[in-house]
Amino acid sequence: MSAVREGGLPFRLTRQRRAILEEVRAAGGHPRAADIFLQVRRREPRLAYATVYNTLHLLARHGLIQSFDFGEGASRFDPRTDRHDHLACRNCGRLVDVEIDLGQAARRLQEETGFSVEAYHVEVRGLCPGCQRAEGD
Amino acid sequence: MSAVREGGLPFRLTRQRRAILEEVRAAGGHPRAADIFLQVRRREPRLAYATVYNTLHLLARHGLIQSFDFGEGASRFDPRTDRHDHLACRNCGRLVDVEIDLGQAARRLQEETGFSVEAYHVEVRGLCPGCQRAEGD
DNA sequence: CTGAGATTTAGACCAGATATAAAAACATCA
DNA sequence: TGATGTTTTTATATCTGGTCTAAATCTCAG
Ligand SMILES: [Mn+2]
Ligand SMILES: [Mn+2]
Ligand SMILES: [Zn+2]
Ligand SMILES: [Zn+2]
Repeated sequence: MSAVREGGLPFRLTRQRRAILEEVRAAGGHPRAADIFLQVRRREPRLAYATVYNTLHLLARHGLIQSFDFGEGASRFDPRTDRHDHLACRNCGRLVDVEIDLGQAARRLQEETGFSVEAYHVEVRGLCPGCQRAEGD
Repeated sequence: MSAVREGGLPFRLTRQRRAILEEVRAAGGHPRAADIFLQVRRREPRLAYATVYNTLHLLARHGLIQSFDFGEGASRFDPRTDRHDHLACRNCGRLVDVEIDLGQAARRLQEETGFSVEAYHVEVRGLCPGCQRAEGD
């Protein structure tokens, strides 16, 4: 019988992994893998890029963080682990956490389509207050 | 004063562009740029890949088609031009058009956050009927 | 200690997407 | 109709996020 790991996780929370997880939490937003890499690298100069990718996906797969794709090329990682939605500024890219309850609609879809609905994510786009002011065209 | 182009478009609807647009419509789903390229190439053997990319984005920018990113790497193009949402099978990737009205929630968000909300898109994930049957693990 | 398995490193590799420059197609008008 | 400027296409190089691999390193139960 193997010893219980920290937090009962099915993988080792090594120095590198812990640093990556803490950086996602400390970043205070929705950082990209490259952001994490550059930041953690200052404490762990030998850290490899692949380790960041692998770890971020590992952490996401096990629910310690979430990963979102807003079609910008790079994924955005999120320290929040609960279901929630996002409001994105089309000008500056700022991401704000929001909450939209679609329980009703989800059940309706399930009946209408035969799909078993497991999750949903709403992406709302617009202009943040700052960018509204700056815009005139 | 320049002559009015077909449909009053601000660009020429050339043989290649027309073929690409028609293929998006004929594909009957949510094709990728590569799908369009391979298909149109059978009628236009000299068609370049870049022309497909440029044209798809051109058509999307001018509202003749839509473009969606489901985080699969390649974008999905859509002959529908009206706002709508998508139900995606996490197993086979099948995409079904659905409609979810978020007008109420959008107005609420606008007030709460100060953002001017311009658009939204709901991505619902689950298992399609076929894949439900095939799954047992 | 020691060896098997887990993890990290370093760098090659892949695909979608984008940029560029030259060639070709097209529109306009003398 | 032929000259000329503009738009579009082609062909190819380049960029970038992401993935893969193999060797080195680490960890821990025995
Ligand atoms: Mn978030
Ligand atoms: Mn659609
Ligand atoms: Zn903004
Ligand atoms: Zn399916």
